[in-house]
Amino acid sequence: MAEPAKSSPLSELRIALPSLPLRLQEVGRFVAANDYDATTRSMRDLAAEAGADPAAFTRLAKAIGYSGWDELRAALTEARRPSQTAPFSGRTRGRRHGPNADVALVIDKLEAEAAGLPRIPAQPIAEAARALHDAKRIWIAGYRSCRSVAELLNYELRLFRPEQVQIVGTSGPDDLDLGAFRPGEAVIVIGFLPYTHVSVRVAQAAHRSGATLIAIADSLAAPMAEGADHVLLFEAASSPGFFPSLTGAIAIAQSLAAVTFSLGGAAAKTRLENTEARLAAASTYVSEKG
Amino acid sequence: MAEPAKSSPLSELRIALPSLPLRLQEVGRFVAANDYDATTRSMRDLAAEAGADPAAFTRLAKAIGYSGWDELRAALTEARRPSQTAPFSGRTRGRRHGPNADVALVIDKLEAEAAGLPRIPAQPIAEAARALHDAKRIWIAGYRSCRSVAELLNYELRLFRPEQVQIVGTSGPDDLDLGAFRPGEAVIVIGFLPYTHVSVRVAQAAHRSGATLIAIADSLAAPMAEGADHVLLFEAASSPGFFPSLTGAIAIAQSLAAVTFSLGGAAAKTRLENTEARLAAASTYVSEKG
DNA sequence: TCGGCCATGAAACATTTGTTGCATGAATTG
DNA sequence: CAATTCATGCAACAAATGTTTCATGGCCGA
Repeated sequence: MAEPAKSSPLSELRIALPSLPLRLQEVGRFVAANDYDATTRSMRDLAAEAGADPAAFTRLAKAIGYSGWDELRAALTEARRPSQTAPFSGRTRGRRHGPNADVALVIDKLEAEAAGLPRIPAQPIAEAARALHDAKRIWIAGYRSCRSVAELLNYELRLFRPEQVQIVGTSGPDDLDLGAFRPGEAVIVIGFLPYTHVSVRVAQAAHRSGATLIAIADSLAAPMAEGADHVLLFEAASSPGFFPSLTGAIAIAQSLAAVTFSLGGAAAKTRLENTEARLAAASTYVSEKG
Repeated sequence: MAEPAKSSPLSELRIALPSLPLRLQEVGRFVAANDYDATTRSMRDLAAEAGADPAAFTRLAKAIGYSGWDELRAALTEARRPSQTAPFSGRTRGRRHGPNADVALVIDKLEAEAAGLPRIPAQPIAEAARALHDAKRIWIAGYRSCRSVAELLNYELRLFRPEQVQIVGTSGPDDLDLGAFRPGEAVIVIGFLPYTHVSVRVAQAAHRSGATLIAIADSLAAPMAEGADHVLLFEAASSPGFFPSLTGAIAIAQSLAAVTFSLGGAAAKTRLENTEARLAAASTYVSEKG
């Protein structure tokens, strides 16, 4: 087996975990989940809380290559030390080559996208949410990379409005749905440059049908924004790299869902709880265990 | 003696400092300057580094109102504990009414998510990208809300590696794919609390098969992170609202794709251009015009 | 200068720490 | 089915921990 990145003791732990005895896995998971306590409290203390034998901690440390718990703890402590001001200030290194160039690219990208988020206008989102709240039915359209945004929106909205939300084109050819738009319904179209033909057609159909059109786009001049009742803008090109950024669109989608849920009040809450209960009953999720 | 603002043990220390004996002031300043070491290392250890007597630490603690060094240390430890629940201001704002409440919710959410992005560790992303670059084949798995992240990643990677990238379970039952993982391939699993059973099963299958496992998750303790060669962390709960935030996961996915593309060099560039040319020829996109 | 006070360091204290040897019982192998 | 390995909890161990006591030495007021 190749030697993977040995960046932190926690990653060593994680890697070795599956091949460990049952009990050691248990305490290993506990350590991973409570690494702050692991650095500050005593082994016996942790053992009591984890419901395990103190010796298990020593054995765990040895099993992943340390001389004992003390050494593991020391490693965890160093990994957590705050003075690190960012373990590697990739930015100051400039555009050098080697592995640092990649790291610098990532840092630049993340910072640029973070800077873009607060620039998103909030008011239109709140207004669009109200429109969604009032809509009898909600259609969502997004193609190519925007499909992921569309599906996230679809997923979150369906958690509390299961029967009224639907992605365009999932139950037949797109054109079938385009004819189904009605006044009183809402159609969300997501897109940015270059714009796909389909998304523009959806937007036009929505506008003609008299449905409320909500466009999530990178520009007011985007073709799907024409005639839209609400336009939610984000910056797709704001970050370095080779693909336009979808982070802003995702943030908008999530805010939109959150506010719409909030407007739904107790009824939405009840429906969300029902959905979650159903998922839990189908044992979709791994049961929580500390 | 009047009881001063007991906001944090460090401020108590600072306030009491001037009225302390000379030596205790010295020790007190040392503790204030090295509070991280104070919580993690032993009293004698600190004394040696500070060039002071171990007893001075006990006396300092008692001088500022604690029963002993142990209690002071416990207070420092708690003060330093990473915020277990997101420190978002929105919660305290309660349910304000009027249209402004919704706008405030959106603003809070966007700001919180923006704050979370720079906290994403960049190094692991760069390392994971290299693993993707070396992989003969790339599988991607994400369920429920994480499906959108999986599909975005799938889409972007396929722009320049069309034949080697594939979402788990799209061409038949999941189990068929689980048996197809091979060493030299990479499997990306995306998930956060609550974790779906399927995603965990995919991760385990990947690990067992000897393929490189890359987990995009909200915690090192996430079940799909066990045995993973690379874990890319984001904060799912960092923002107010009712659903966990996917913004971080999307940002990671995009950075991952960007760096992988960058590693691909000229070959990747050529393939991307081919793909774009093909899409343009099929007139997928609306032609640019002023 | 003397006498009391207190800060200070060194050493002894009881406790708690991480560790290890051992016995038990389950799982695996021949 | 027997032999063996191995995981696991318990208990005893030595080392290290935080605390306390005590002797020392400097400081200030009488």
